[in-house]
Amino acid sequence: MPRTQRPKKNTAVTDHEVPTQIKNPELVRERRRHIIDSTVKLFIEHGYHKTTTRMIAKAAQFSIGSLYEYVSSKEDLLYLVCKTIHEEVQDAVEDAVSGTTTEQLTEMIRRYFEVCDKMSDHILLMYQVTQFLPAKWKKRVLVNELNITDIFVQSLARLSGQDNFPTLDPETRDLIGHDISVLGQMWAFRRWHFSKQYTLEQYTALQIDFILGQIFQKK
Amino acid sequence: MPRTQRPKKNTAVTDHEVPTQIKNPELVRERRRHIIDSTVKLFIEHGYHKTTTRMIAKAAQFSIGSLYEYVSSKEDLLYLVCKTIHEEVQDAVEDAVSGTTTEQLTEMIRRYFEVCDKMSDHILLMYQVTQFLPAKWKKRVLVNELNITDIFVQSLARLSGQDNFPTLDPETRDLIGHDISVLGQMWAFRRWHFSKQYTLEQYTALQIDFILGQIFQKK
DNA sequence: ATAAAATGAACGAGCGCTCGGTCAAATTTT
DNA sequence: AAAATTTGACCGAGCGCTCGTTCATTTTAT
Repeated sequence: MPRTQRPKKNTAVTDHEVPTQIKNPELVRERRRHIIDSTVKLFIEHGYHKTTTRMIAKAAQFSIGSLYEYVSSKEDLLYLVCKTIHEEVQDAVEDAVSGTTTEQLTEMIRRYFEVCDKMSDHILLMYQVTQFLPAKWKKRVLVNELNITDIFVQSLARLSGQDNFPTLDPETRDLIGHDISVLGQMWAFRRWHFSKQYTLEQYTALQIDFILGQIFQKK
Repeated sequence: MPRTQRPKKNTAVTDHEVPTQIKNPELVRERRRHIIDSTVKLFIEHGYHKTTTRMIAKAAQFSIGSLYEYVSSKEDLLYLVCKTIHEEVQDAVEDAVSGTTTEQLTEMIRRYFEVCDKMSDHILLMYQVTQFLPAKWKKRVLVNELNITDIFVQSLARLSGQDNFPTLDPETRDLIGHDISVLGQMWAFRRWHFSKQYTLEQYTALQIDFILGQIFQKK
């Protein structure tokens, strides 16, 4: 990174889970975002192991030395990448949660499937890469995964028993939540095969049918 | 491998995709099976990258040199591992395919889910590891994955329109096949969470309900 | 005696990461 | 306001080490 004016100090909250040598927290946030962006691209293209720290530094226009001022290991970086991806998915789905009608459930699923489509590479990456995280962070990533599923589960809980929506016991809500989660990811994994037969919209419509079938057969 | 009697020559068919220095094909088959067994265990425990060829040699009781007589690279070995796992899953499911009644479809699903449970670690491994295969073999592994799905699709095709079984168009059969496939694997991926709430049997029963719902709502 | 198979020391490319040092900007002193 | 000092982001050669692979040699089988 070319030497730039040092930005004014600022009280921006920095990710304290991952240590850094740099004092200015604003700078850390900004540069890390940049580093993570570059890293995601490289990880998707080459995988975690074939991506060297030098490649990352180069792509982000840093010297390796500087890179290690912002991040204390390659594993740290991996964790930041995973976290960022999850946040992205979560945000995209979460702001589609609002209503308590069946239409809004299907809208949410539609949104989620769209995200799975747009972020196919990222979802694949997550599956491939979680294993390389140190135990402590692996756990956290798995919890994040559950949180996303939980958005659906919560939504089902809110709908359950309302209007003409069947009453679902917690276990069933949980299962359906996971089914939604995984059927979305399935599109990411097998898009290369599905897209021969369906568009994303058709796929989504069919799976929504099935999920609603699952719900309403319980009546 | 400790020096042992060399088995008599034999016309056993050897995997010619993966080259070897050893002349005796019988010996190759036998030793490779042994190497693969050891390797699978190590890959599951440590992952592909943290498992060194030396560890593999040691576990299989070979010298590092001998290992390379039977296998020409670590990647080769990985391919053999993937292939073996797929064969195992396929065999287990395939011999449950015979009938043309709904009961036999559910029996097949039950069998498949059982395999997914028993082979959870293997299924996880496959997902993590496919990426490291050279392109040529990656493709072959993906095709194998489709073949397993296809067992279900074929079975649905046979049932379609029979007795009180609804007529399903090819696209729907394909989709349901994939759903079965993936919902089984989901148990492998999220067993650590599900098993708090369900036994495998309960999980299976619920998902079979779901899948049959999917089928019969089409009537 | 000859071929086949087994051996393991040696190789060297490549990796993550460190650390002594540089220099522009900010701060303090005069 | 000019000079002196301090700060901290930035740099990159190089260290220490790992790991997949090779091959000259030895051992075993025919």
